[in-house]
Amino acid sequence: MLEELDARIAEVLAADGRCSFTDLAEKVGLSVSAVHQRVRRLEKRGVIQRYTAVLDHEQLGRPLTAFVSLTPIDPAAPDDYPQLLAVLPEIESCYSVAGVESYIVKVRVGSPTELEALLATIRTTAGVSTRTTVVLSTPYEQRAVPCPPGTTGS
Amino acid sequence: MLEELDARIAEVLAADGRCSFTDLAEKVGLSVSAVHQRVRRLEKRGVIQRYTAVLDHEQLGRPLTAFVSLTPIDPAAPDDYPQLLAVLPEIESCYSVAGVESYIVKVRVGSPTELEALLATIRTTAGVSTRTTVVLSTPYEQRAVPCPPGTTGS
DNA sequence: CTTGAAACCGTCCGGGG
DNA sequence: CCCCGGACGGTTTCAAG
Repeated sequence: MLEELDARIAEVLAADGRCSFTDLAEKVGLSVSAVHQRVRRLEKRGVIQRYTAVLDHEQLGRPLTAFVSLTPIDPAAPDDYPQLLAVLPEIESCYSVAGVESYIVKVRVGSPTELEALLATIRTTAGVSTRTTVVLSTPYEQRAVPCPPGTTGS
Repeated sequence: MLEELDARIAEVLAADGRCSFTDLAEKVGLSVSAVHQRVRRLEKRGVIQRYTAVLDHEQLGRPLTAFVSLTPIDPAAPDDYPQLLAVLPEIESCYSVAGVESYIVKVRVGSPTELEALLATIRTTAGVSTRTTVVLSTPYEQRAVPCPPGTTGS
């Protein structure tokens, strides 16, 4: 069970990953040392997994985003698809899902041509059929989800 | 056109959002002040949009992730769906997509019951029908995408 | 891009509730 | 157990060349 205070700390760091301990301390109403300990503990427990910069991929040579749903062709094949696909840098996220398809991966590429090539690579390396949904625009993404009060898990 | 050096900086900060300027400087082979200027410029240009802590949502009271595809019921309705849905904190990302459906939103909730309630809210507030794909596990997510050499956009 | 200097911050103590 | 305050060394930040 996480304390309300830890949830607050996680929330602040989700909103500003580079927030100093000094700022963080006064935002949550603790001393610098106290938040320092708590943040380290949250990192150790894996509640805070890592820190990252959110980038504008359009300006970084990958303006085209798509969701690709994967269906294994051989029903008896081993399901190490995530590992097989992890070598492809264009694949940003990989989800195992319930539904018609088995996996959904999110990809970022530079052009339709690159997408075509990537899909071919995915099909051959993983032995799957694909269904692709192209993203036209991203109104918002990776918003910091406020922690539900009193609902924090174990 | 971004320089190779800026792309490297963005890449390092995507991998470690709290990386100090000192570390960053030696990783990209510049002085501390030089990287400092470049980072500030990247932030100003929006290449670096924000910094965030990646959290374990399972430990934070939202163990259930799902993708919800939205189809407007009234074809003549205004498409301010993203704004309508932005008030719901469970919605983490919102994508306008090409395909059978118009939008895909990614949601995080605490339980199937909460998901059911959220779907009802989405349908009524936005006037859409929904199709939901439940995430069973997340092998990886939000990986730092290496910048393609020499392909960096304008 | 570099230097340099001042303000700020991360980190590690000891001590107290 | 958790919290505070102090102190040191490293870091951020800015102006000027």
